[in-house]
Amino acid sequence: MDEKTFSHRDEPPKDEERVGERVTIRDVAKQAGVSVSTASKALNERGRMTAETRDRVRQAATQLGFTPNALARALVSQRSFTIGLLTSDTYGRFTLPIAAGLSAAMADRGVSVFLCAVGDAQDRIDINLRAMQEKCVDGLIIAGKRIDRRVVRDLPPLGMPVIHVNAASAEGEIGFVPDDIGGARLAVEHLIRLGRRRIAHISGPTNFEAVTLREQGWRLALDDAGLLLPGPASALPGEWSEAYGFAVGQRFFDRPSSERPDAYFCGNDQIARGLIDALSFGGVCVPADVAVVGYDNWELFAAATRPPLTTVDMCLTDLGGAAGLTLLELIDGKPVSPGVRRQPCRLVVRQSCGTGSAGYARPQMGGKPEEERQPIGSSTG
Amino acid sequence: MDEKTFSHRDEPPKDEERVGERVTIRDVAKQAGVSVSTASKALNERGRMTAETRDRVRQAATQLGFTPNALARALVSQRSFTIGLLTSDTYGRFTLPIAAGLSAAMADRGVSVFLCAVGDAQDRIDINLRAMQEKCVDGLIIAGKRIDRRVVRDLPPLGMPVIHVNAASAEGEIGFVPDDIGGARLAVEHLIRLGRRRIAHISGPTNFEAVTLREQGWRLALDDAGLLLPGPASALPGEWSEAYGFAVGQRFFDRPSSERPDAYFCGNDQIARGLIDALSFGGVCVPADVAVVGYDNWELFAAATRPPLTTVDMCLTDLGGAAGLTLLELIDGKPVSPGVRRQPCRLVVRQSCGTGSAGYARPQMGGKPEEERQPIGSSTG
DNA sequence: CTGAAAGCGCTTACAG
DNA sequence: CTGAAAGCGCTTACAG
Repeated sequence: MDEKTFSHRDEPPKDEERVGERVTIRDVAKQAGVSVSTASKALNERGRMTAETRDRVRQAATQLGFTPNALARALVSQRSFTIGLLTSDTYGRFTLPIAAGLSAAMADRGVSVFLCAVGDAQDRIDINLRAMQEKCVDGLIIAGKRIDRRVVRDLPPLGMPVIHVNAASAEGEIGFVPDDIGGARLAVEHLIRLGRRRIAHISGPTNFEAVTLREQGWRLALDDAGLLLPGPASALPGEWSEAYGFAVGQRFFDRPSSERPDAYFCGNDQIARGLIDALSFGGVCVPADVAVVGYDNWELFAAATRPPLTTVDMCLTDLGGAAGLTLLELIDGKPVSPGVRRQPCRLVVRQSCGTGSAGYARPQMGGKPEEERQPIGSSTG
Repeated sequence: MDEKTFSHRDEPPKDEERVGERVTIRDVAKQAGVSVSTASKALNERGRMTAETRDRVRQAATQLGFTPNALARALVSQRSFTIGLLTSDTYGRFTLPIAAGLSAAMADRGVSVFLCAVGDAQDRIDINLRAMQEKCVDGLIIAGKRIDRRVVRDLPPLGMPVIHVNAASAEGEIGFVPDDIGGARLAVEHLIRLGRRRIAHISGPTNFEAVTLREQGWRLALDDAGLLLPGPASALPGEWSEAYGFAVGQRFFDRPSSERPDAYFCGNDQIARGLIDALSFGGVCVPADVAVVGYDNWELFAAATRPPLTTVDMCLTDLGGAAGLTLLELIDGKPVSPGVRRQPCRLVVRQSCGTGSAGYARPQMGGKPEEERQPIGSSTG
């Protein structure tokens, strides 16, 4: 089990150096011939000392394979370098990108993150909240599935900074959510740039704030371009499903040709897919006849659509990272103003809008770069 | 920020009880009028003492809102009640169910789990492995995307128990993976029970062990029923994509009617979906003419398929929970034999196989063939 | 039954 | 520049 180097191991092991036991700073100090406090300072770049001494300690540490005990350090420094991620999304559509971004940003700074998948059960929430307190996390990220719902209804005073991500936050709290208005604008402006003029919008249920915001973005972009059609009828809120997109696509043919949209901005990728299926089935060519933009950049849908879907990516990974960084500032006592931050989305251009004349293509257009092209959904292996 | 109760707060706060500071066991002891060691024992149900004393301590603890400091406890008990989850799957298809199951099972036992999303970058792996050691986790779960790939190629001696989940493990290690052979049998036996006789198999690339195993299960089930067709041609390995399923579905019509399968067992849900689309598009009715079973129970696909897909669920949540429990045993020093455990899958019956004669129907099964006879696009959801 | 002491592995003033 | 001492918040033998 142990494959420690055999060099420098001539003397019989003293009690502090018992084989299999973890090597502590005492071992390092002894090996380097200094006191424990000096060893500590040397290892932590603190205080002044001879370069020679510092080096000797460092050498001893690597030689012995010293790993500092973060628990002990946390106990004295009152800082555990851990944070908690409490998420209600056990399915993972939103949480995993957020968690991955958070985890990566934190790992670089020596901070580890506890995952608490609580779903919606209040007792799970309580248990995990308590665990986080016992474990002395420095702060907490609370992540949800909807920007208009709180994950924890009555958050008790935790005595630590908290940031809400992709979820609702109350007055005085700090929240990070995707900028839905901006994301929608990205999509619609892209369509306009490509020469589309009759741009319809299909989306999910209106009781989602995201639906309202994306519709606003759509409207604003159209208005800016002087393309806003009269009447509210052109926005079609419905369901988040493929079936709904399909149904709308079928209704496309009920309208006289002159009234048919030449583009659709969809509230999510599933709707876009259903829509494209219906249009294609009806003999309409996407993107030649009708352009389609989705929302979410859910690879699985976006890449499987024929043609591959141009769609808005909410950059949830960045969102997680940004939230984590701000949490760190809070932990460091830096002043951070409350309120919700709407983080920018980005448009991923594939082929469902054609190229038009804008020359908007990116190198990776029509697909993600190789590295990201994983065997998604490849059921295990 | 602090909303401590105001009762029992008459005396001016002593230095150990400064407002805003966390209350420690010393505070509890003082409040209860006992020593710290007695307080500790009372709170931990250890040693013998008057019920009266124990109660007094407990009361003081709740009154003061005492939360034990797990860091301090870990330092002395050499047990942190934390484990690490290192996962290469940043997309989340497999990790999140596993993580959720693990997290839930551990939370019930006071164990918290660190999430380390490392992707495939070796430096991320190293950083996170080191962080887990510094944080003194009691054990590590390493989760992957494929049962035939190691997540960490050369795992250094960590000095802590490790369990591999949904990933390859080496001789002498412990692994938890879904039972692919069993899962396949579940699917095929279901089809047989429903009266299907010519059951084809479509799956992903043959360099996936999962593909090989599922094919084995398919073959075994057929053989048991005396339905094994001669020649290896009836297994069609290809890609994990919808496009591949669609392509196979199209080839269905190239064969003479007498040679056409009356059922397909698909290696994943995406293939199944593509297949169903192609069959429906060609006028074949699913399940009346051809039954289809998928694999993964990826809700998004399984529920969106027309008709909703009967599919194999790998029970990844259970897998995560089971792995965690075994890790706990390892941590407790209990003997656990090495090797890989293949955990059972379960069949989720929806409507893509019809009811047949086996009386296997559930209330929502058995849609009218007419309703199900829909063009390709209707396979939205 | 209860408490004083030592110690988990570190860091941090404070002396020398 | 270096080290002895105290202490972070707890638990665990060991005395009383």
